[in-house]
Amino acid sequence: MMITGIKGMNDILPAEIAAWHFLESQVREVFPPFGFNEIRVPVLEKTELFCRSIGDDTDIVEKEMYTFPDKSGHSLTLRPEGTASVMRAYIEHKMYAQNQVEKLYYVGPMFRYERPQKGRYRQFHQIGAEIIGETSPLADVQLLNMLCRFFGSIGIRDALLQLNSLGCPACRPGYRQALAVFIASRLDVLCSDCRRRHQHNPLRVLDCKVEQCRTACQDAPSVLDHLCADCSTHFATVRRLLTDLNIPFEVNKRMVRGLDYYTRTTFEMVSSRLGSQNAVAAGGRYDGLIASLGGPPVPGIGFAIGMERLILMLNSSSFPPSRPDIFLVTLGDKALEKGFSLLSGLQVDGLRAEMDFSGKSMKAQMRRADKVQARLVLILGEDELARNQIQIRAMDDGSQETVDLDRLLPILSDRLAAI
RNA sequence: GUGGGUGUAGCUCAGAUGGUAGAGCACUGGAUUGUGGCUCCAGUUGUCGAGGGUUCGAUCCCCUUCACUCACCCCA
Repeated sequence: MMITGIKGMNDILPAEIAAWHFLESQVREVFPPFGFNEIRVPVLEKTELFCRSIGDDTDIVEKEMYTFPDKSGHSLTLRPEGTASVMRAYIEHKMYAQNQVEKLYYVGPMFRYERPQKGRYRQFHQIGAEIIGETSPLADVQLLNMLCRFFGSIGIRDALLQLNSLGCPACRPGYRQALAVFIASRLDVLCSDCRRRHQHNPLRVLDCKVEQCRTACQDAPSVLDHLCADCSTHFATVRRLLTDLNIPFEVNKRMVRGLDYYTRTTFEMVSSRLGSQNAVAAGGRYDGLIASLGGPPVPGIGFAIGMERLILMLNSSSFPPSRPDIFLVTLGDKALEKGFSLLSGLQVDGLRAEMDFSGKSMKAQMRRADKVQARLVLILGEDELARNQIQIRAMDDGSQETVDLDRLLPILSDRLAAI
Protein backbone atom coordinates (compact mmCIF):
# COMPACT_ATOMS: atom_id res chain seq x y z
CA MET A 1 0.00 0.00 0.00
CA MET A 2 1.28 3.42 -0.94
CA ILE A 3 2.22 5.66 1.95
CA THR A 4 0.15 8.79 1.68
CA GLY A 5 0.21 12.10 3.48
CA ILE A 6 -1.95 12.78 6.50
CA LYS A 7 -5.55 13.84 5.96
CA GLY A 8 -5.88 17.60 5.73
CA MET A 9 -2.11 18.17 5.50
CA ASN A 10 -1.12 19.27 2.04
CA ASP A 11 2.07 19.33 0.05
CA ILE A 12 2.79 22.66 -1.55
CA LEU A 13 4.10 21.68 -4.97
CA PRO A 14 6.55 23.64 -7.14
CA ALA A 15 3.70 24.82 -9.36
CA GLU A 16 2.07 26.56 -6.38
CA ILE A 17 5.12 27.89 -4.58
CA ALA A 18 5.27 31.23 -6.39
CA ALA A 19 2.05 32.38 -4.73
CA TRP A 20 3.45 31.52 -1.29
CA HIS A 21 6.69 33.34 -1.96
CA PHE A 22 4.69 36.32 -3.14
CA LEU A 23 2.61 36.48 0.05
CA GLU A 24 5.66 36.07 2.26
CA SER A 25 7.59 38.79 0.46
CA GLN A 26 4.64 41.19 0.66
CA VAL A 27 4.37 40.61 4.41
CA ARG A 28 8.05 41.45 4.84
CA GLU A 29 7.60 44.57 2.75
CA VAL A 30 4.34 45.90 4.17
CA PHE A 31 4.66 45.15 7.89
CA PRO A 32 8.06 46.62 8.88
CA PRO A 33 7.20 50.24 8.01
CA PHE A 34 4.48 50.01 10.66
CA GLY A 35 7.13 49.04 13.20
CA PHE A 36 6.58 45.30 13.28
CA ASN A 37 9.38 42.78 13.78
CA GLU A 38 9.19 39.10 13.00
CA ILE A 39 9.15 36.52 15.76
CA ARG A 40 9.51 32.76 15.30
CA VAL A 41 8.19 30.45 17.96
CA PRO A 42 7.97 26.64 18.10
CA VAL A 43 5.02 24.78 16.64
CA LEU A 44 4.75 22.71 19.83
CA GLU A 45 3.78 24.11 23.21
CA LYS A 46 2.67 22.70 26.53
CA THR A 47 -1.02 21.89 26.22
CA GLU A 48 -1.82 24.04 29.22
CA LEU A 49 -0.89 27.21 27.34
CA PHE A 50 -3.75 26.82 24.88
CA CYS A 51 -6.26 25.73 27.51
CA ARG A 52 -5.57 28.86 29.49
CA SER A 53 -5.44 31.33 26.61
CA ILE A 54 -8.03 30.14 24.10
CA GLY A 55 -10.42 28.87 26.78
CA ASP A 56 -11.28 25.41 28.04
CA ASP A 57 -14.83 25.59 26.75
CA THR A 58 -14.04 26.57 23.18
CA ASP A 59 -14.37 24.06 20.35
CA ILE A 60 -10.71 24.49 19.55
CA VAL A 61 -9.63 23.22 22.94
CA GLU A 62 -12.46 20.74 23.41
CA LYS A 63 -12.12 18.83 20.17
CA GLU A 64 -9.73 20.34 17.66
CA MET A 65 -6.26 20.13 19.16
CA TYR A 66 -3.48 17.76 18.15
CA THR A 67 -2.45 16.76 21.65
CA PHE A 68 -0.15 13.90 22.68
CA PRO A 69 2.33 13.05 25.41
CA ASP A 70 6.06 13.25 24.74
CA LYS A 71 8.44 10.56 26.02
CA SER A 72 8.63 12.06 29.47
CA GLY A 73 4.86 12.18 29.77
CA HIS A 74 4.31 15.92 29.31
CA SER A 75 1.21 16.77 27.34
CA LEU A 76 2.19 18.73 24.24
CA THR A 77 0.00 20.32 21.60
CA LEU A 78 0.64 21.43 18.03
CA ARG A 79 -0.33 25.10 18.09
CA PRO A 80 -3.88 25.73 16.85
CA GLU A 81 -3.18 29.46 16.57
CA GLY A 82 -0.28 31.83 17.00
CA THR A 83 -1.24 34.43 19.57
CA ALA A 84 -0.89 32.17 22.61
CA SER A 85 2.67 31.17 21.72
CA VAL A 86 3.70 34.74 20.98
CA MET A 87 2.31 35.91 24.32
CA ARG A 88 4.12 33.10 26.09
CA ALA A 89 7.38 34.18 24.45
CA TYR A 90 6.66 37.84 25.26
CA ILE A 91 6.20 37.02 28.93
CA GLU A 92 8.99 34.46 29.15
CA HIS A 93 11.58 36.82 27.66
CA LYS A 94 10.25 39.76 29.66
CA MET A 95 9.92 41.77 26.51
CA TYR A 96 7.78 44.30 28.38
CA ALA A 97 10.93 45.37 30.19
CA GLN A 98 12.58 46.41 26.92
CA ASN A 99 9.83 48.32 25.18
CA GLN A 100 6.58 49.68 26.44
CA VAL A 101 4.96 48.71 23.17
CA GLU A 102 5.98 45.62 21.24
CA LYS A 103 4.84 44.97 17.68
CA LEU A 104 5.40 41.46 16.40
CA TYR A 105 4.45 39.41 13.39
CA TYR A 106 4.77 35.76 12.45
CA VAL A 107 4.18 33.44 9.53
CA GLY A 108 3.80 29.71 9.87
CA PRO A 109 1.77 26.53 10.12
CA MET A 110 -1.06 25.95 12.59
CA PHE A 111 -2.84 22.68 13.34
CA ARG A 112 -6.43 21.84 14.08
CA TYR A 113 -8.00 18.41 14.08
CA GLU A 114 -11.11 19.15 12.02
CA ARG A 115 -12.77 17.64 8.98
CA PRO A 116 -11.11 19.31 6.00
CA GLN A 117 -13.19 21.25 3.50
CA LYS A 118 -12.68 24.11 1.09
CA GLY A 119 -10.36 26.64 2.72
CA ARG A 120 -9.94 24.57 5.85
CA TYR A 121 -7.17 22.09 6.49
CA ARG A 122 -5.62 20.31 9.45
CA GLN A 123 -2.32 21.96 8.80
CA PHE A 124 -2.89 25.47 7.58
CA HIS A 125 -0.82 28.63 7.55
CA GLN A 126 -1.35 31.99 9.10
CA ILE A 127 0.20 35.41 8.88
CA GLY A 128 -0.32 37.08 12.22
CA ALA A 129 0.51 40.42 13.83
CA GLU A 130 0.21 41.62 17.41
CA ILE A 131 0.53 44.99 19.15
CA ILE A 132 1.26 44.45 22.80
CA GLY A 133 1.18 47.12 25.50
CA GLU A 134 -1.01 49.79 23.94
CA THR A 135 -4.53 50.60 25.10
CA SER A 136 -5.17 53.46 22.71
CA PRO A 137 -7.68 52.96 19.91
CA LEU A 138 -4.94 54.30 17.64
CA ALA A 139 -3.32 50.89 18.00
CA ASP A 140 -6.52 49.22 16.78
CA VAL A 141 -6.64 51.51 13.79
CA GLN A 142 -2.97 51.17 12.94
CA LEU A 143 -3.31 47.40 12.96
CA LEU A 144 -6.40 47.51 10.74
CA ASN A 145 -4.74 49.98 8.44
CA MET A 146 -1.79 47.64 8.04
CA LEU A 147 -4.13 44.74 7.37
CA CYS A 148 -5.91 46.67 4.63
CA ARG A 149 -2.65 47.88 3.17
CA PHE A 150 -1.50 44.30 3.00
CA PHE A 151 -4.63 43.18 1.18
CA GLY A 152 -4.20 46.06 -1.25
CA SER A 153 -0.56 45.16 -1.87
CA ILE A 154 -1.47 41.66 -2.98
CA GLY A 155 -4.22 42.92 -5.25
CA ILE A 156 -7.27 41.92 -3.24
CA ARG A 157 -9.91 44.63 -3.36
CA ASP A 158 -13.11 42.73 -2.70
CA ALA A 159 -12.56 41.74 0.93
CA LEU A 160 -14.93 43.46 3.31
CA LEU A 161 -13.84 44.62 6.77
CA GLN A 162 -16.44 43.94 9.41
CA LEU A 163 -16.15 45.50 12.83
CA ASN A 164 -17.70 44.95 16.21
CA SER A 165 -17.02 45.50 19.89
CA LEU A 166 -17.48 42.80 22.48
CA GLY A 167 -17.13 45.09 25.47
CA CYS A 168 -14.98 44.43 28.48
CA PRO A 169 -15.33 42.56 31.79
CA ALA A 170 -17.26 45.58 33.08
CA CYS A 171 -20.03 45.60 30.48
CA ARG A 172 -20.10 42.22 28.78
CA PRO A 173 -21.74 40.21 31.61
CA GLY A 174 -24.67 42.61 31.63
CA TYR A 175 -25.16 42.24 27.89
CA ARG A 176 -24.82 38.50 28.03
CA GLN A 177 -27.54 38.41 30.66
CA ALA A 178 -29.87 40.62 28.62
CA LEU A 179 -29.29 38.50 25.53
CA ALA A 180 -29.92 35.26 27.40
CA VAL A 181 -33.26 36.60 28.58
CA PHE A 182 -34.20 37.59 25.03
CA ILE A 183 -33.23 34.24 23.57
CA ALA A 184 -35.13 32.37 26.26
CA SER A 185 -38.25 34.20 25.11
CA ARG A 186 -37.77 33.00 21.51
CA LEU A 187 -36.55 29.52 22.25
CA ASP A 188 -39.43 27.77 20.50
CA VAL A 189 -38.69 29.26 17.08
CA LEU A 190 -34.92 28.66 17.14
CA CYS A 191 -33.14 25.74 15.51
CA SER A 192 -31.92 22.85 17.62
CA ASP A 193 -28.32 24.06 17.46
CA CYS A 194 -29.32 27.44 18.81
CA ARG A 195 -31.36 25.93 21.62
CA ARG A 196 -28.24 24.09 22.66
CA ARG A 197 -26.03 27.15 22.15
CA HIS A 198 -28.05 29.45 24.35
CA GLN A 199 -26.93 27.48 27.39
CA HIS A 200 -23.16 27.81 27.14
CA ASN A 201 -22.68 30.57 24.57
CA PRO A 202 -25.70 32.78 23.88
CA LEU A 203 -23.66 35.13 21.69
CA ARG A 204 -23.35 32.36 19.12
CA VAL A 205 -27.06 32.40 18.43
CA LEU A 206 -26.62 35.78 16.77
CA ASP A 207 -24.19 34.22 14.36
CA CYS A 208 -26.48 31.38 13.25
CA LYS A 209 -26.91 30.87 9.51
CA VAL A 210 -30.43 29.46 9.71
CA GLU A 211 -32.81 32.00 8.25
CA GLN A 212 -35.45 31.40 10.90
CA CYS A 213 -32.97 32.15 13.67
CA ARG A 214 -31.75 35.28 11.94
CA THR A 215 -35.22 36.75 11.69
CA ALA A 216 -36.05 35.72 15.24
CA CYS A 217 -32.97 37.60 16.43
CA GLN A 218 -33.64 40.65 14.30
CA ASP A 219 -34.46 42.82 17.28
CA ALA A 220 -32.24 41.08 19.82
CA PRO A 221 -30.45 43.45 22.16
CA SER A 222 -27.26 44.77 20.57
CA VAL A 223 -23.83 44.57 22.22
CA LEU A 224 -23.23 48.10 21.13
CA ASP A 225 -26.13 49.41 23.22
CA HIS A 226 -24.69 47.78 26.32
CA LEU A 227 -21.11 49.00 26.10
CA CYS A 228 -19.82 50.89 29.13
CA ALA A 229 -18.70 54.49 28.60
CA ASP A 230 -15.03 53.58 28.08
CA CYS A 231 -15.76 50.83 25.60
CA SER A 232 -18.21 53.00 23.76
CA THR A 233 -15.75 55.87 23.40
CA HIS A 234 -13.03 53.46 22.31
CA PHE A 235 -15.24 51.98 19.61
CA ALA A 236 -16.38 55.41 18.40
CA THR A 237 -12.77 56.56 18.09
CA VAL A 238 -11.82 53.47 16.11
CA ARG A 239 -14.66 54.08 13.68
CA ARG A 240 -13.86 57.78 13.34
CA LEU A 241 -10.17 57.20 12.64
CA LEU A 242 -10.89 54.45 10.14
CA THR A 243 -13.12 56.85 8.29
CA ASP A 244 -10.40 59.52 8.42
CA LEU A 245 -7.99 57.06 6.82
CA ASN A 246 -10.55 56.20 4.14
CA ILE A 247 -10.67 52.58 5.22
CA PRO A 248 -14.05 51.16 4.30
CA PHE A 249 -15.70 49.02 6.97
CA GLU A 250 -19.07 47.86 8.10
CA VAL A 251 -20.28 47.45 11.67
CA ASN A 252 -21.62 43.94 12.23
CA LYS A 253 -23.14 43.78 15.66
CA ARG A 254 -23.81 40.08 15.24
CA MET A 255 -20.20 39.17 14.70
CA VAL A 256 -18.86 36.84 17.36
CA ARG A 257 -15.38 35.49 17.80
CA GLY A 258 -14.55 31.92 18.73
CA LEU A 259 -11.78 32.51 21.21
CA ASP A 260 -12.50 33.44 24.81
CA TYR A 261 -9.79 36.04 25.17
CA TYR A 262 -11.24 38.76 22.95
CA THR A 263 -12.38 42.10 24.40
CA ARG A 264 -13.57 45.34 22.85
CA THR A 265 -12.67 45.64 19.16
CA THR A 266 -13.13 42.52 17.06
CA PHE A 267 -13.06 42.27 13.30
CA GLU A 268 -13.12 40.00 10.29
CA MET A 269 -12.20 40.30 6.64
CA VAL A 270 -14.73 38.34 4.65
CA SER A 271 -15.04 37.43 1.00
CA SER A 272 -17.81 35.87 -1.01
CA ARG A 273 -15.26 34.00 -3.09
CA LEU A 274 -14.25 31.53 -0.42
CA GLY A 275 -17.17 29.16 -0.21
CA SER A 276 -18.57 28.47 3.18
CA GLN A 277 -15.52 29.46 5.20
CA ASN A 278 -15.72 33.09 4.23
CA ALA A 279 -13.39 34.72 6.77
CA VAL A 280 -9.92 35.26 5.35
CA ALA A 281 -8.61 37.23 8.30
CA ALA A 282 -9.84 37.93 11.80
CA GLY A 283 -8.72 39.27 15.10
CA GLY A 284 -9.39 41.59 17.94
CA ARG A 285 -8.31 43.07 21.21
CA TYR A 286 -7.31 40.81 24.10
CA ASP A 287 -6.71 43.11 27.02
CA GLY A 288 -6.83 40.46 29.73
CA LEU A 289 -4.88 37.67 28.05
CA ILE A 290 -1.34 38.49 29.05
CA ALA A 291 -2.18 38.91 32.72
CA SER A 292 -4.13 35.65 32.69
CA LEU A 293 -1.02 33.87 31.41
CA GLY A 294 1.00 35.21 34.33
CA GLY A 295 2.42 38.29 32.63
CA PRO A 296 2.05 41.94 33.51
CA PRO A 297 -1.40 43.54 33.08
CA VAL A 298 -0.75 44.85 29.58
CA PRO A 299 -3.31 44.94 26.77
CA GLY A 300 -2.92 43.59 23.26
CA ILE A 301 -4.56 43.43 19.87
CA GLY A 302 -3.81 41.27 16.87
CA PHE A 303 -5.01 39.54 13.75
CA ALA A 304 -4.41 36.33 11.86
CA ILE A 305 -4.75 35.84 8.12
CA GLY A 306 -5.43 32.41 6.63
CA MET A 307 -2.90 31.93 3.85
CA GLU A 308 -4.69 29.08 2.08
CA ARG A 309 -7.83 31.20 1.96
CA LEU A 310 -5.85 34.14 0.70
CA ILE A 311 -4.43 32.03 -2.11
CA LEU A 312 -7.96 30.91 -3.04
CA MET A 313 -8.70 34.57 -3.61
CA LEU A 314 -5.64 35.29 -5.71
CA ASN A 315 -5.73 34.93 -9.46
CA SER A 316 -3.45 31.96 -9.95
CA SER A 317 -2.68 32.97 -13.52
CA SER A 318 -0.69 35.91 -12.18
CA PHE A 319 1.99 33.46 -11.04
CA PRO A 320 3.48 32.06 -14.23
CA PRO A 321 5.95 29.23 -13.72
CA SER A 322 9.52 30.47 -13.93
CA ARG A 323 11.11 29.58 -17.27
CA PRO A 324 14.72 28.71 -17.99
CA ASP A 325 16.91 31.29 -19.70
CA ILE A 326 18.77 28.68 -21.66
CA PHE A 327 18.34 25.14 -22.89
CA LEU A 328 21.52 23.57 -24.18
CA VAL A 329 21.17 21.05 -26.98
CA THR A 330 24.14 18.77 -27.66
CA LEU A 331 24.86 16.28 -30.42
CA GLY A 332 27.29 13.43 -29.92
CA ASP A 333 29.22 12.13 -26.92
CA LYS A 334 32.01 14.69 -27.06
CA ALA A 335 29.59 17.60 -27.27
CA LEU A 336 27.54 16.13 -24.42
CA GLU A 337 30.46 16.27 -21.99
CA LYS A 338 31.87 19.53 -23.27
CA GLY A 339 28.37 20.98 -23.12
CA PHE A 340 27.92 19.76 -19.59
CA SER A 341 30.86 21.78 -18.32
CA LEU A 342 29.70 24.76 -20.35
CA LEU A 343 26.29 24.40 -18.69
CA SER A 344 27.89 24.34 -15.28
CA GLY A 345 29.67 27.59 -16.07
CA LEU A 346 26.42 29.28 -17.07
CA GLN A 347 24.71 28.11 -13.91
CA VAL A 348 27.53 29.35 -11.71
CA ASP A 349 27.11 32.69 -13.44
CA GLY A 350 23.52 32.71 -12.28
CA LEU A 351 21.75 31.90 -15.51
CA ARG A 352 18.96 29.39 -15.33
CA ALA A 353 20.23 26.77 -17.74
CA GLU A 354 19.13 23.21 -18.49
CA MET A 355 20.05 20.38 -20.81
CA ASP A 356 19.26 16.77 -21.50
CA PHE A 357 21.75 14.27 -20.03
CA SER A 358 20.62 11.13 -21.78
CA GLY A 359 21.70 11.67 -25.38
CA LYS A 360 18.21 12.00 -26.87
CA SER A 361 17.69 12.98 -30.49
CA MET A 362 17.94 16.62 -31.43
CA LYS A 363 14.22 16.75 -32.14
CA ALA A 364 13.49 15.43 -28.66
CA GLN A 365 15.83 17.96 -27.10
CA MET A 366 14.23 20.81 -29.05
CA ARG A 367 10.81 19.64 -28.01
CA ARG A 368 11.97 19.64 -24.41
CA ALA A 369 13.34 23.17 -24.81
CA ASP A 370 10.01 24.30 -26.18
CA LYS A 371 8.06 22.50 -23.49
CA VAL A 372 9.94 24.19 -20.64
CA GLN A 373 9.67 27.50 -22.54
CA ALA A 374 13.37 28.24 -22.60
CA ARG A 375 14.12 31.70 -23.95
CA LEU A 376 17.27 30.72 -25.81
CA VAL A 377 18.55 27.41 -27.10
CA LEU A 378 22.29 26.81 -27.46
CA ILE A 379 23.26 24.20 -30.01
CA LEU A 380 26.58 22.44 -29.64
CA GLY A 381 27.33 19.68 -32.16
CA GLU A 382 30.46 18.09 -33.59
CA ASP A 383 30.75 20.83 -36.24
CA GLU A 384 30.51 23.69 -33.76
CA LEU A 385 32.90 21.91 -31.42
CA ALA A 386 35.48 21.54 -34.17
CA ARG A 387 35.35 25.31 -34.85
CA ASN A 388 35.10 26.26 -31.18
CA GLN A 389 31.75 27.87 -31.87
CA ILE A 390 28.14 27.49 -30.70
CA GLN A 391 24.75 28.44 -32.14
CA ILE A 392 22.25 30.61 -30.29
CA ARG A 393 18.61 30.24 -31.25
CA ALA A 394 15.94 32.63 -30.00
CA MET A 395 12.85 30.50 -29.46
CA ASP A 396 10.36 33.30 -29.85
CA ASP A 397 11.17 34.13 -33.47
CA GLY A 398 13.44 31.26 -34.49
CA SER A 399 16.34 33.53 -35.37
CA GLN A 400 19.71 31.90 -35.09
CA GLU A 401 23.35 33.00 -35.00
CA THR A 402 26.73 31.34 -34.68
CA VAL A 403 29.22 32.77 -32.19
CA ASP A 404 32.70 31.92 -30.93
CA LEU A 405 32.61 30.06 -27.62
CA ASP A 406 34.86 32.57 -25.85
CA ARG A 407 32.46 35.39 -26.70
CA LEU A 408 29.38 33.47 -25.59
CA LEU A 409 28.77 35.02 -22.17
CA PRO A 410 28.53 38.71 -23.11
CA ILE A 411 26.39 37.90 -26.15
CA LEU A 412 24.07 35.76 -24.05
CA SER A 413 23.46 38.51 -21.56
CA ASP A 414 22.79 40.89 -24.45
CA ARG A 415 20.26 38.56 -26.03
CA LEU A 416 18.56 37.76 -22.74
CA ALA A 417 18.28 41.44 -21.87
CA ALA A 418 16.57 42.06 -25.21
CA ILE A 419 13.81 39.50 -24.59
C1' G B 1 -18.48 13.92 15.43
C1' U B 2 -22.84 14.29 11.41
C1' G B 3 -24.76 14.43 6.27
C1' G B 4 -24.32 14.50 0.69
C1' G B 5 -21.25 13.62 -3.74
C1' U B 6 -17.15 11.11 -6.13
C1' G B 7 -13.28 7.04 -6.71
C1' U B 8 -11.69 3.69 -14.20
C1' A B 9 -4.28 5.29 -17.68
C1' G B 10 0.42 10.45 -15.22
C1' C B 11 -4.06 14.29 -15.98
C1' U B 12 -9.46 15.28 -17.54
C1' C B 13 -13.20 11.92 -18.18
C1' A B 14 -16.33 8.07 -21.17
C1' G B 15 -18.23 3.05 -20.61
C1' A B 16 -21.80 -1.66 -20.50
C1' U B 17 -29.67 -4.39 -18.16
C1' G B 18 -22.80 -8.51 -15.27
C1' G B 19 -18.77 -11.67 -20.49
C1' U B 20 -11.80 -8.93 -17.18
C1' A B 21 -11.94 -1.54 -20.76
C1' G B 22 -11.76 3.29 -24.19
C1' A B 23 -11.07 8.78 -25.79
C1' G B 24 -8.52 13.38 -25.47
C1' C B 25 -4.26 15.47 -23.32
C1' A B 26 0.64 14.04 -21.78
C1' C B 27 4.86 10.85 -22.87
C1' U B 28 8.29 8.06 -26.61
C1' G B 29 9.73 7.27 -31.70
C1' G B 30 9.10 8.56 -36.83
C1' A B 31 7.51 11.62 -41.38
C1' U B 32 12.11 16.11 -41.44
C1' U B 33 20.03 11.19 -41.28
C1' G B 34 21.59 18.29 -36.87
C1' U B 35 16.46 22.35 -35.37
C1' G B 36 10.62 23.36 -31.18
C1' G B 37 5.46 25.14 -31.72
C1' C B 38 1.00 23.17 -36.50
C1' U B 39 -0.17 18.53 -39.02
C1' C B 40 0.07 13.21 -39.87
C1' C B 41 1.62 8.04 -38.50
C1' A B 42 3.01 4.46 -34.83
C1' G B 43 3.82 2.95 -29.77
C1' U B 44 3.61 2.66 -24.14
C1' U B 45 0.53 3.14 -19.81
C1' G B 46 -4.41 0.30 -15.87
C1' U B 47 -4.16 -4.80 -9.63
C1' C B 48 -11.53 -0.16 -13.05
C1' G B 49 -9.82 2.69 -4.55
C1' A B 50 -9.39 -1.92 -1.05
C1' G B 51 -11.64 -6.42 1.21
C1' G B 52 -15.59 -9.83 1.23
C1' G B 53 -20.39 -11.83 -0.84
C1' U B 54 -23.89 -13.41 -4.98
C1' U B 55 -22.65 -15.66 -9.91
C1' C B 56 -20.15 -20.29 -14.59
C1' G B 57 -18.17 -15.28 -14.75
C1' A B 58 -18.16 -8.79 -11.15
C1' U B 59 -15.00 -2.82 -12.99
C1' C B 60 -20.74 -3.04 -13.17
C1' C B 61 -25.25 -6.08 -8.31
C1' C B 62 -24.96 -6.53 -2.49
C1' C B 63 -22.19 -5.66 2.19
C1' U B 64 -18.00 -3.58 4.59
C1' U B 65 -13.97 -0.39 4.50
C1' C B 66 -10.61 3.46 2.89
C1' A B 67 -9.57 7.91 0.31
C1' C B 68 -10.91 12.47 -1.85
C1' U B 69 -14.49 16.38 -1.93
C1' C B 70 -18.47 19.71 -0.41
C1' A B 71 -21.52 21.08 3.57
C1' C B 72 -22.95 21.12 9.07
C1' C B 73 -20.61 22.07 13.94
C1' C B 74 -16.65 25.46 14.42
C1' C B 75 -12.87 28.39 12.58
C1' A B 76 -8.01 31.65 9.50
